[in-house]
Amino acid sequence: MSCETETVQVLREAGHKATPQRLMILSALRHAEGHLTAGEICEQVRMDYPYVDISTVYRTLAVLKELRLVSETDMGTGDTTYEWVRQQGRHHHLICRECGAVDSLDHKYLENLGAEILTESGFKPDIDHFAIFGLCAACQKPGGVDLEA
Amino acid sequence: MSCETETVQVLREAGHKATPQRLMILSALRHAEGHLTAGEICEQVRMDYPYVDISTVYRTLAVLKELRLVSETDMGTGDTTYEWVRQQGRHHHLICRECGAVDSLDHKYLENLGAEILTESGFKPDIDHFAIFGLCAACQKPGGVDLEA
DNA sequence: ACTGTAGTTGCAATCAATTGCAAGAACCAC
DNA sequence: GTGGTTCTTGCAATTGATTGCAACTACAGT
Repeated sequence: MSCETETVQVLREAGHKATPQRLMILSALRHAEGHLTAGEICEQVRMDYPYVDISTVYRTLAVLKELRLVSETDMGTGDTTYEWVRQQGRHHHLICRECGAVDSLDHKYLENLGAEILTESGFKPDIDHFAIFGLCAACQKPGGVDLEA
Repeated sequence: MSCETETVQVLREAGHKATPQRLMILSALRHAEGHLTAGEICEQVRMDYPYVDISTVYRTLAVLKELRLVSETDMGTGDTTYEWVRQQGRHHHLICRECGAVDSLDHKYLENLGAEILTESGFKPDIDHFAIFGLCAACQKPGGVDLEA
């Protein structure tokens, strides 16, 4: 629980409190590779502190999301997953709606888009973590149905 | 119920059936301006046929979404909304995470992105209807719209 | 250290969405 | 039309996520 001091600052500055539950949730997110569901985070935290309630996990995730410290992604599998937002290695996901395969997309493709929207309309988009659905290369081939309009 | 013949074709070709429930759900979506929630659609349909179940609405929406006839959007207000996808006038939404304002974004900004992704990775994205969160012009200004702490 | 206040927690209740299943309806081939 | 297959429906039960509330705790000010 030593690498969280910076995050604790961010929380306090936004008028939130650094509770043990939150630190445990933070730790779970930070040390996880990739995405976690709320349930998985809850399980993880309960190894140390069995009394956390799932609602606390959800509420904490909402706070962290608002502070842009975690991203929330619907992977199209029915669960919503959460991921710690790292400053480098920002990426997005390409999710095949046919076979479910998940690929990564470098942030650079979306950087432009963000700038364009800002110039055009004054709206400043949060382009942290997109989930883009579509058809992967394999599923576009014969056998795959092409419904494109 | 006369303007649905084309849609009925699409359903049949994909191995689905054109049931009265589905046609009513289709009609509700088509004649609605803008977005509807599953609950709203259900209400609408029940005016004509009080026995539809909400699960039927959800399942129909899933089918229509798969066929790319409707788009599903989480507007950030807690409800998922559905909208009929028209061939012209494709648009996306810019949703302010501060004040909740919703603005439209022309499709042209995303056309490029779709092409780029396809070239780069072979993945063919569905860029039908994006919901992009961020800060609107007003909320970027210090002390802009202040709905919340 | 003590105190007051504002934010937070856990519980229970609730809402939204999904799923299994048996009965029923749409569609194709004849 | 009729028959049979396959998809769909409505119900009930379940899961995932959210909310109201009273008790509690972190933290800034003293």
